[in-house]
Amino acid sequence: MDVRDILHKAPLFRGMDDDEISRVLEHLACYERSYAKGTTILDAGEFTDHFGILEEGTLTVEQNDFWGNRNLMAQLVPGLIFAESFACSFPRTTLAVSVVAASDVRVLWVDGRKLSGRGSVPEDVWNRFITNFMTVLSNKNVRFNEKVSHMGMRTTREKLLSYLSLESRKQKSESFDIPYNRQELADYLGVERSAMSTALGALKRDGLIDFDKSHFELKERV
Amino acid sequence: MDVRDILHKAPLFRGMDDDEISRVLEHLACYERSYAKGTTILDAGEFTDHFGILEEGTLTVEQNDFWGNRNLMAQLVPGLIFAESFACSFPRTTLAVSVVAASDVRVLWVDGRKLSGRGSVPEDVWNRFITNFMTVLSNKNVRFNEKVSHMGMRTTREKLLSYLSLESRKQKSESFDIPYNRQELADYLGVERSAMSTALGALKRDGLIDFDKSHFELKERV
DNA sequence: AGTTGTCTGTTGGAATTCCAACAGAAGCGG
DNA sequence: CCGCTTCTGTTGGAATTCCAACAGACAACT
Repeated sequence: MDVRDILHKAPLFRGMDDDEISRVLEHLACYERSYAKGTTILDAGEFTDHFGILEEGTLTVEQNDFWGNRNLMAQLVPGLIFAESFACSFPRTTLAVSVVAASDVRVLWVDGRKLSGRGSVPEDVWNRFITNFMTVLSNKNVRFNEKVSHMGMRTTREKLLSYLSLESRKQKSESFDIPYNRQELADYLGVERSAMSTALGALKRDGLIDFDKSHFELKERV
Repeated sequence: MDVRDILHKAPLFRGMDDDEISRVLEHLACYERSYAKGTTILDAGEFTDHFGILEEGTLTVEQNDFWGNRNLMAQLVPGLIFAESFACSFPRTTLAVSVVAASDVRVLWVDGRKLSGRGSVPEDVWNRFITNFMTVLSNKNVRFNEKVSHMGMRTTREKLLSYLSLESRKQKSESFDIPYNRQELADYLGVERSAMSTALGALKRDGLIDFDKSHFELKERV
């Protein structure tokens, strides 16, 4: 897919045409870089002034502790941005997460310090862009709220129900696909994969849900 | 304390003088309201177009599930803002958290939709304000990262070590006070208070930490 | 068809957490 | 000083989770 199309559909450039996007990108001093699958693009503990826009491929944002446990924070598809919170925080904080290429990827890097002034970008265009940027940050916060909400549940069963019912509400259907495989879902919820598998089986046996692979259905209580 | 002093020191108005702050507030169409201790100021599930600036008192941001488990998201002191992520998200999301007055409080409410244009506010002043706003959003994201990081640890013991070592690093000292009592810390980490108490005792017995009330010390391994 | 790797579900014992209840300490107001 | 409340640590049994290991299903590749 063309870069233009990607950016045009990206939340960061919502409501902006190609010309306006170019004006903004020009001001932000961007450069592109490609990475091979498996590369750690940003590593926890580093500082970064730049944030990235994913143009092609898939990225995962994750925390890995000393013992190899992974905490999956997000999965990114083209058009989404990453590391912007760390690039814009004050006082500057080191990255708490690592960003890993889940496939071959191409990233557009943006200097976060350029966000504080519009340079020669027309004011209405810049306003639009900055508003979008704030929306992106806000949405990310909302998603964190959700994750924390699930993780805060006491048992694996409750965590699953919390996640599945929200996902159902979001997709406006009791029948839906989730974007994770089992291991990823377990990492996202902060539980053991095998224990989660057991809990899923129990939920199915109890008639609360049904599922096959990544497709789930919430069942009416009768 | 005077409102001016509060706002002047608030992260949202960093680097701005009283006159500039007034110009911005005027544009944002704000109004003040007071609430008695214990009041639920915003309730999970509602929509909100406005976000709040805490002028006086203390607020807690929390999630409460059906069974009465509390998930403590944040504690606010004067000058900090809340609900801004929900007011700025798109598509608009219902509040995932409740905001509760931990003491008698006074809140300045701001219309989030006014953030998308500067009106008659001078451009440099507005730039400053918007940049500050983005910084606040970013910092909040970073804090979420931290919380998720702790909650993602497998055992209560690891959650405590994760939290305490970060707190120590932040305060740049192995001897420091934490802003929570036991119940609050347990809610923040998403564990049982009594189990946490036991884990704290074990950590002390093992010589890894020492503590008294809310004062903690991390001990050198010898 | 065979091989390999990935994904998912199952199992059993060890380890941990939850839960409810209780007790001591500290602070506060009368 | 007493009564009351809040905070913290302790305890024990029930419930849950972790962990490691294994087996079946499936897809991709040779």
